[in-house]
Amino acid sequence: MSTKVYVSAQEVAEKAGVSRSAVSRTFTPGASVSAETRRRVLEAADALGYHVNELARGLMRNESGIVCLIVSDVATPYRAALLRELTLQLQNAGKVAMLINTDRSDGSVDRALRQAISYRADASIILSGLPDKSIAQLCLRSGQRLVLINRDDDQPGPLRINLDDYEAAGRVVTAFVRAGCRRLAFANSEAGTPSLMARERGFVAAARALGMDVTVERYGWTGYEAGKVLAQRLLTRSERPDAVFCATDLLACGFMDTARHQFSMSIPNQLCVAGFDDIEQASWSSYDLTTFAQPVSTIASKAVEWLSEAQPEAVSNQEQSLRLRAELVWRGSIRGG
Amino acid sequence: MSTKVYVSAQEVAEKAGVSRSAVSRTFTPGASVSAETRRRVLEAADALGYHVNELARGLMRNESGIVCLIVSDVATPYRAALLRELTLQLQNAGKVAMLINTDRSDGSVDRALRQAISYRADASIILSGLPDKSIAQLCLRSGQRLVLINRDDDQPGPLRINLDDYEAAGRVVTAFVRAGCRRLAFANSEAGTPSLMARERGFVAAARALGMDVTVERYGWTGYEAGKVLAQRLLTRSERPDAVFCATDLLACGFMDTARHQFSMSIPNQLCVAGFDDIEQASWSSYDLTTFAQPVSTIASKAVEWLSEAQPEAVSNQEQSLRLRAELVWRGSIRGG
DNA sequence: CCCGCTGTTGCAAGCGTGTGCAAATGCTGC
DNA sequence: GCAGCATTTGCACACGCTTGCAACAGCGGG
Repeated sequence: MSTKVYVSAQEVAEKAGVSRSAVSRTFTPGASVSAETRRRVLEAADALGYHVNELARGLMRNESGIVCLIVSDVATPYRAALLRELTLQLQNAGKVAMLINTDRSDGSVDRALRQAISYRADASIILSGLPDKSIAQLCLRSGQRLVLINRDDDQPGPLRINLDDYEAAGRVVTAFVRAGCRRLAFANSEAGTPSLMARERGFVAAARALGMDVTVERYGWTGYEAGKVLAQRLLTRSERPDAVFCATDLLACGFMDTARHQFSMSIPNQLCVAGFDDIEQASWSSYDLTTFAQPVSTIASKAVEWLSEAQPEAVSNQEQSLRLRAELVWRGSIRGG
Repeated sequence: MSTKVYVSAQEVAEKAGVSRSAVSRTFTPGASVSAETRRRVLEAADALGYHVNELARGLMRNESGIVCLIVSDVATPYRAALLRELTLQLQNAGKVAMLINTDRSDGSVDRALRQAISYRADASIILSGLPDKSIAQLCLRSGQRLVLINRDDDQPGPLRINLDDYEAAGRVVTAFVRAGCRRLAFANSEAGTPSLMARERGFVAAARALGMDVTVERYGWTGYEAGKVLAQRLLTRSERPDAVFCATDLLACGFMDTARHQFSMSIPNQLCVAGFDDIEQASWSSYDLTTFAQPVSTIASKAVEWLSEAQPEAVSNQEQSLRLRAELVWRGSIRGG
């Protein structure tokens, strides 16, 4: 049981009776090799179990084919779905995803980026963490492409992909009003993410425009538990809201559960609820939640597409900001769909 | 806006007034450098923004620090949780995770492994796909360590981490019987994964041992939708079961939802339900599902620990199979906890 | 004063690949 | 048969790093 080491291009060349360059060219798309040489090389390579050493290749080309995904809350439904789509599409584009988890807050985003740089990643896609300016700078200065998803940031250079959170929130107000709701509430977390805040502002503004006031409550961190607490708070008020827009589907799930089980309210009869993200659970019959769909697939494809374009210096002339529309998915948590 | 290229050890050496080797040694733990040299190198490196090129380092050392995670169904709650834990612990051990998604079935596991090999990954952790023998062989022959999670395979070499699915299923029978249930059913998918099948066999065997029969139904692929269909089938039978063990929490969620909303059954009064995995949704108050917890954290730490041990040739002498206990988490979906 | 020892340092040889350049080869047209 | 050209091939260098080896400095003991 000898630990068979990796086989190098040199060995393949010897076996095939050609030069090492021929081997290299065989595995380099667009290089000049005769059909015959190619055949012999491929045959020898297969027999020996040869695989191009991407490390060495990356060293030469100064581009590794690696794309870093910098992400927190991987286990969260929305993030997981986005991650799935991104990895799939990156793979399809011949790139490979390096996953960096920033859940532990010990300055790990920083260490993560540094890691990414050490592996000479061609690009980083950030779907988490505060868009720390210095970090992004570091990234760009190293010649990396950078994509920020749902992280507003005013720097030029990176591609920013965002949704129309503000406008979407307005559309929910319309839906609530059409359902005959009068006492609107917005349930948010304290995370303060730009997209969360945009939803809040959009919701409040649209309500005001119709002459309605909205109760805003914020608590904790964007998850199911926070939704429960928010329901606690909002439903024990003197004037119960009859419509709640939750900044996130997870919040909405927690909210609905306590509204039903603890306050025995009926949805959508006594309370209309809307969420955001369209996570899988939103479609489960226990929730049947009307919500906004994140166009994960489009987000991913836009990002990968942008990364694949060879545009070394066409950086700041074109608009690097993408604004996608969040489509409302009608389900049963608002009356009269 | 000049595209600042990466800075090399050479430049750092010049700036610090030392040789390139000194720089290299400064960043190599355990190498012999004087405190003074070290200080000057670090200073210069910091000023220039130097980062060791892991590609080149990996080329020399013949180990890249990369660990491949080969996974399907990333967006699934259990998988996402495991993924989270693995990336976190790998990072902690100074390794970096390369994520390979095998959702698309176009022989992508094969391509994935090949990818892993091309990047000279030190190890691969497989939590998906059929444990294709030739693939695993390929992996091992290239000197990679291999970890299989919940994928039984009888090859020596890889570390196999499994749960006591068979015995756990037996414990659920006891719980059902104690709750006074008499008509047991098992809801499974058609995926036929070893662990799923072990749960089924264990459940049936334990019931038989108590002189009870169990209705087994299998449908589709392990998800929420399949759970709904399984409920359809099992609850329209002439003799409705009064206890169902679902092979997976996701199945259980789908099952409970149609049992309640479509058959207006009350859980746990008319129907006891148990699941497996303890995904986050199991604890949501709409489900409050009694289930088995996957010890994700332990699984991850065992895997990472094993990978970090320097055991080049102590391969087949010790038992490479780990069997962890799935702990039953009592919630409200079984009477009389 | 010299010997041997310990701790640092620099040199240079690799690691496995891509690629520019020049040589070689094959082919066409006269 | 030979010039002219297009295509293929091999040589050799570069990429950024690690590490064995030898040189060297410092230092205490005899």
